[in-house]
Amino acid sequence: MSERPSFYVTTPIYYVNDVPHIGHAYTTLACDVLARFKRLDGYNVMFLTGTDEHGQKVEKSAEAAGVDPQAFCDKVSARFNDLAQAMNFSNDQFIRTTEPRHKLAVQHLWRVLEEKGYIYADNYAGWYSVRDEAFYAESELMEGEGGAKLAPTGAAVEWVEEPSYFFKLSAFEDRLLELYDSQTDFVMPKSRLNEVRSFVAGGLQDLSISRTTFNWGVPVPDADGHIMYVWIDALTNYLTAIGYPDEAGQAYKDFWPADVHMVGKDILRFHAVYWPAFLMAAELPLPKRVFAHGWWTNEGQKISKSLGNVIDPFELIESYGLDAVRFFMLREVPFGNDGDFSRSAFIARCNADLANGMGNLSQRTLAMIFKNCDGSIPHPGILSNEDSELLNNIDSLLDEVRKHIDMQAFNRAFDAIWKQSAAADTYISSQEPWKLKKTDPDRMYTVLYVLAEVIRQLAILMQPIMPESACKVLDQLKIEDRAFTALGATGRLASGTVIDKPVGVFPRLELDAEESA
RNA sequence: GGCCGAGUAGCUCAGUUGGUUAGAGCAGUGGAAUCAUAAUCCAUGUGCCGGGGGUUCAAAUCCCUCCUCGGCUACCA
Repeated sequence: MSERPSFYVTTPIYYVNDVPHIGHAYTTLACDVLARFKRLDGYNVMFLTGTDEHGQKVEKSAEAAGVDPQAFCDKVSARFNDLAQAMNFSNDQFIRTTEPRHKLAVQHLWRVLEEKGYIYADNYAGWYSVRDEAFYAESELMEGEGGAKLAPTGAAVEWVEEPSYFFKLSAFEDRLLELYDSQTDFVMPKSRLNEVRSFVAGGLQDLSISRTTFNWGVPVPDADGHIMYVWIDALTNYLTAIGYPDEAGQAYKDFWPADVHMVGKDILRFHAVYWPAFLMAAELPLPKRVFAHGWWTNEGQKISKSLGNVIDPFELIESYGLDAVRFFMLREVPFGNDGDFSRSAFIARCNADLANGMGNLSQRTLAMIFKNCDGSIPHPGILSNEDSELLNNIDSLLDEVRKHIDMQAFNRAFDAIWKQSAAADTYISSQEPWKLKKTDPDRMYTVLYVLAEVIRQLAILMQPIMPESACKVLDQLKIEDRAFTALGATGRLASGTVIDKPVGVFPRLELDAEESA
């Protein structure tokens, strides 16, 4: 039955000790656009996001809050779910690592790795800072007074040892290098692949994958007191969600290996080194791509809690409207680069591309149709060269957009779409339909038909990035078939369809008085 | 320190394997138009393509060197 090709895209699972911020929204948004695009393009899509809920920090936060860890997780995880709602994300699943199915999957994977001989018991030793709750490498340490060892943060460190299970990461050095060399788009952007490659080429140590110092996590099978440490627990969520360990199940067969793991650059290594090594060890297929995107700055400044300039996505949506926020984040910056979030850039971009561009194009066209064509889509006459050229360009737009989307080059994809919007404005100027009203109404009908058809296709293509706004435009045109199969000449707009009085879809944004002051 | 990458118009960036007068968007300036959310269209850039040197008939594009900025350099998601 499932003849359709599949597409599996994931966000990282977000750590519940954190509050949702623009970074989370950004990562998931990119995945949402991919997922929506692929669905419209005929794919059977699985889009996964969720929360990572284990670990010492969560255990302590819960304790500090006076609640049990599960209750704490329930509460905080819900905030990420709220974000997904607020951002209109179309995730098919929201996974939580505290779910029973996840425990099952991770423990199964552990056993497989153990059976294959890639897990062994030893002692984990290192410089630990109680204050930072973190281990530091010898090379990271600073000299304090009297030669005392200090963490880079200035905190005191002590040498601690504890029993731990290890994963034989070192055994995968060559195979990982082979992977990077043979599949050069395994990690994107390219510069990140270089970083990952040089990291691995520098030599790999085995990985500590269990702890005995806390309880809030998945127990290691048959090893009292050992709790799985973050890597193996968190990364495995990508398998859990599609039914692992049931490798014969439909979801697993349809969706593994994943097409894209979207990650922030901070967690690239775990996805581009540890994760493929785990999978190699378990003899499971590797994901096709790990994409590491960049960070946002706020008005040119690095974002940090201590600076207090964290950007709250809920507030953004409140101030500017959801679709404008979605559009700006993926249109403004080449995906993979860092970008700056400034109010002036936001307003400039949205006014230029949305209000003045796509919005005005749609409004002026539909208003002319509404007023001059008895409120219905006019019948086109014989097409002129200009008509055909515009239509041909719009008919072939999907191919170009798809090419960029498949490379996660969102800004280029939207650039291509908006170029056609601009071409339509140019076309209006050259055709001057308002003059044709008196001189040659038939020709005016043709011009307006061509424009409405262009808008139809632009709106269909806009759906992944601005679902609500695109929907409004398509509603105004009374379009029912909105999949990509309706693009091109086969789905031409039906003449005679009665439309309503058009209403603007993209409002102009104004600088607040207080801000311009 | 080592490795990697980047420095191109006021701003954000494109520039495929070296090849006609180096491009786009935004901003600016001048003009046109008036269907439309005062939106749109047209015209307009003497940019040492970071500096210097080299290879070549030919370099933003290759090599060397210097300067500046950024990233990575293992267990803080």
